[in-house]
Amino acid sequence: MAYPKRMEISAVLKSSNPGDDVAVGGWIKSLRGSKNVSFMHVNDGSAFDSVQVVLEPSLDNYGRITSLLTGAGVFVEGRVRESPAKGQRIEIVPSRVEIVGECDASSPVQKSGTSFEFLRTVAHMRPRTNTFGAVFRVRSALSYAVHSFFNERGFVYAHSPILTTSDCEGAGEMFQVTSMDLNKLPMGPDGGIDYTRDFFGERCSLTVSGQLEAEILALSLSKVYTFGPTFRAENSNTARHAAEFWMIEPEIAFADLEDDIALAGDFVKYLIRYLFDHCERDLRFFDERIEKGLIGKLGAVLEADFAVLEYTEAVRALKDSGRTFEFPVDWGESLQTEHERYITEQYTKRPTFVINYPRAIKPFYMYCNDDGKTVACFDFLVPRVGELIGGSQREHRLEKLLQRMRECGLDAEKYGWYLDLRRFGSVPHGGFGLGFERALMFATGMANIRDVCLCPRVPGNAAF
RNA sequence: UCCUCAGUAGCUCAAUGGUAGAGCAUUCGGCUGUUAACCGAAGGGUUGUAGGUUCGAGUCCUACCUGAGGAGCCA
Repeated sequence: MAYPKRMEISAVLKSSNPGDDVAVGGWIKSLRGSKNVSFMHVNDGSAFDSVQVVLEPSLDNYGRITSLLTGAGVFVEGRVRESPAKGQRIEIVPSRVEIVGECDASSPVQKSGTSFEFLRTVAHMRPRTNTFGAVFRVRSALSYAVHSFFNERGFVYAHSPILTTSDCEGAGEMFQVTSMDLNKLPMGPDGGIDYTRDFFGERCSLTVSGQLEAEILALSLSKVYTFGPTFRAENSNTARHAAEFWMIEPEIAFADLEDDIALAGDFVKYLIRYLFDHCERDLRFFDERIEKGLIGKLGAVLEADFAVLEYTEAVRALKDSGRTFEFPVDWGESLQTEHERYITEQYTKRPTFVINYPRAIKPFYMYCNDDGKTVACFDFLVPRVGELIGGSQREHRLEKLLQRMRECGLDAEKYGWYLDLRRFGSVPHGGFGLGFERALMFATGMANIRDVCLCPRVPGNAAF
């Protein structure tokens, strides 16, 4: 063990008392010197706050230590004492400061004044900053909360495949995966590429959704969820889209739309509650510096009865609003971003489930309602982030599903196993998909998805 | 992919078509406890790239590159 006595700074700040001997390792956040005393703030990422190390000239190597720059890695052994100045409960008076890794002035991370845009160009150094340290701690906590929620409710965690040959899941452009030599592609008799000579013997892509596979397990283990990476090759250039992101997709059997919505609502509240209980300091930072009023916003979601609004009602409300929208509102058309914003920000003024959309604008697998016009689905809309969750009851009736597949121009031959789930012991079931990064944006107030991913993948950029 | 905006010192930003500046950072000096410390000084530039207009371009025009915001697609 390289540094056997090392403690996490979070533990020192929380529970060390004056007189305790401690050892910490971390990176210098700031170093201020005067003639007779200098102050070094050291952060190891275990907590938002740094520990203050008080350097006095009697210390060995005082000159070298005080000439270190922001970003240097140090190991500090010393004694805790009560801090006489405001700003921190305790501080460390070191008996020894080891310079572990020096850092020169060309380091892109400095004390202040760097933009998120610039930090994206140095994504490998970003987590040293207050903001990104907090982002990745909260990301981890939120991820754990997802598993905790489902585990407490008896859900089975399913690992849906990342490589898939399902060629039409209706969720966007796919990244193709091949082991063929792109300079010497085998051609078939019809002039096209001969995928029977590819690794899997057919065309293969990265998954755009684990839902269809989650249905396999839901129709045997009843309550399941997936939580894994998802890939979309859409040329989307927005603050809310990434080519690689993580998605959570629960799937429950013996359930209808109402059960699905109840689950989604409980889930959102659980996640917020978890962050309140475990990430108080980081959330306070986001509230102060990233999105004013964030904690109030999250608290309101925690307390709120979510609105549930029929699509038909939403269209009527938009038409009756007296407002002119850039895109016309009409029954049968998709709700545009401007419409969704009006609904959550003006009409219901809270997070809202919009349910029962026209079947013509929704995928084939959604349950057809008795009215013959709509499907049993919902979009969960929140102010600012937009659509956070999309879900539906699935069509579990074989004949209806086959009819929908014909309407959508899908080849039933390619969905043999999916149809088998309807042939053998089919029961009502449903689920939803939640974009993990979108939830994280909502929870932290970070406005750009690139700033909640360690190494964001967007069109034209996979640099890290 | 479409629309709009932006690109000047390591970073954050100024600069009527007329000698490229400031703050932070860095270096040096000062300061008895700092909290984005403070005070003084110094170093630091092919103004994104390539053309064009002009006596003269950071500034105007064209193309391209990069980034951002919005839209579409969606999570």
